[in-house]
Amino acid sequence: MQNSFTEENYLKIIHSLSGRDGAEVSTNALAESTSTRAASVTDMLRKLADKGLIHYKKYQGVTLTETGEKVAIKVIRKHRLWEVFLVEKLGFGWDEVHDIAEELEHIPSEVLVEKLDAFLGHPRFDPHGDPIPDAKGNLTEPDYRILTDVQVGEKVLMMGVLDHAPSFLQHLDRSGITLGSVIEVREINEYDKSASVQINGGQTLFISLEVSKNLLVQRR
Amino acid sequence: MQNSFTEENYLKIIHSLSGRDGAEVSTNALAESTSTRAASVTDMLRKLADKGLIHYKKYQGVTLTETGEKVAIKVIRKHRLWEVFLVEKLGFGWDEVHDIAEELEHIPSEVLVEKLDAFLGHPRFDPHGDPIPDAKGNLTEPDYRILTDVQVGEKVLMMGVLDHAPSFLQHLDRSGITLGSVIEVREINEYDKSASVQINGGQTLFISLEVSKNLLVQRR
DNA sequence: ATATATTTTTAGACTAGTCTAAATTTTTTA
DNA sequence: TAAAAAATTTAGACTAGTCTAAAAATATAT
Ligand SMILES: [Mn+2]
Ligand SMILES: [Mn+2]
Ligand SMILES: [Mn+2]
Ligand SMILES: [Mn+2]
Repeated sequence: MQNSFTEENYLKIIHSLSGRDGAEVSTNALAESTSTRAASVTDMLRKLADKGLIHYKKYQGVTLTETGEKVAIKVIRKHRLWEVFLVEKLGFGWDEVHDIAEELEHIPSEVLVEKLDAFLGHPRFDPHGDPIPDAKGNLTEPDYRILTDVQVGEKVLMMGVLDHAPSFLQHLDRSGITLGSVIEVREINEYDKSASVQINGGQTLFISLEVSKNLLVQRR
Repeated sequence: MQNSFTEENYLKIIHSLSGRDGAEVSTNALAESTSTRAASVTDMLRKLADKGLIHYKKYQGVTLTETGEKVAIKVIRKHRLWEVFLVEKLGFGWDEVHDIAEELEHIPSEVLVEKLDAFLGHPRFDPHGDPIPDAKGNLTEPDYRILTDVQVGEKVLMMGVLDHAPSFLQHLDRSGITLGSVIEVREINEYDKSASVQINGGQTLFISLEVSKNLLVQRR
């Protein structure tokens, strides 16, 4: 039996809200993320449970079954590969690709995914720094730090973002921060935790806590 | 208002069944092409008429309105561009791309289509020799001849196919006939209209009337 | 021109996915 | 630990797209 667009979206969202510890996801959280009402979520949860894709006990929240996890990871693989295609081959900005990939991720055909993967040169990360699951369904999340955890004086590499909103990505573009940028934390203001950082040894700029909280970095 | 996958498929099929003279299309013909029942077609026709996409009078068949035609041509443009992508960039065979393109053609985003078109180098024809409508919606069908109309002794260029079925395309592959092949008609058998043809000045082979009827050719 | 056959539409029903309003369960708070 | 608040589920309804069976319209053949 094939899964519908809607079912795939639910599975992907459950995967993401569940986090790496596979925590229970609440009905309301899903309603929020799917932009539907809680009642609709409950209906869908019953359906996904019947199909063996989630563990669901009324009032207790849900987690993915092994099968559900597999499906979710396949969709994530497709989403991220298409994003790479859109940015690397078609010249889209990293702030423009999410919604399109949200549709492309549901195109069936295993062959298509594997040919696309090969065409792109088997990329390991998508344009936002998120890891791309391999063909077998292995997804290893690198454990990056958040910029707020970096000490004054440290130099780190910008590796990814937590917020994928176009407005945030465009803000980074305007600040000259991209994947791979070297960020040196020069000063942290006690009052509002805003930081003064130097990018690639060049320009120094101030970034708010809001921005710091959404930047994933790594020791160089 | 956005059109659904289903609506887009109907419009595309009406366009194709309507032919270049824009003839009326019957309910039964649509039921056949959409693999649904006539009753379902009637329901959809009422909906498309309400949206101003088709001219529909009960029992009289349908034709596309100007708006409907525009939508249909956009879908066809996307379908054919994606087919070029699948064959030229991903290495699919021309017999493998139809079903995938049938899904990809419904991905929205004007920008995507135009960037894809540019990436592919603004191709004029798809892998089956069908013309690709331009960005403005102009679709000019070249007037090819069918191989059955070619006289003995004539040399023609293979330009396209009428049947897009994988089995037919694979048959052509096995016969060594591809777009651009030079076909010289050597002999036509009176009894069954099968033909003896020479491909690219090399091998001579026999092709049935069934095959000849589905080959589009052009004077060299 | 009338009877028969074919095509098309209508009537009523079903599934997927969604909604609102009401009922129920769980959690929090006093 | 009982009352209040919050979260979740149930009940009943709606739309898109489909179906079968029956009715109506059109076309074909005596
Ligand atoms: Mn999606
Ligand atoms: Mn991404
Ligand atoms: Mn389609
Ligand atoms: Mn084609």
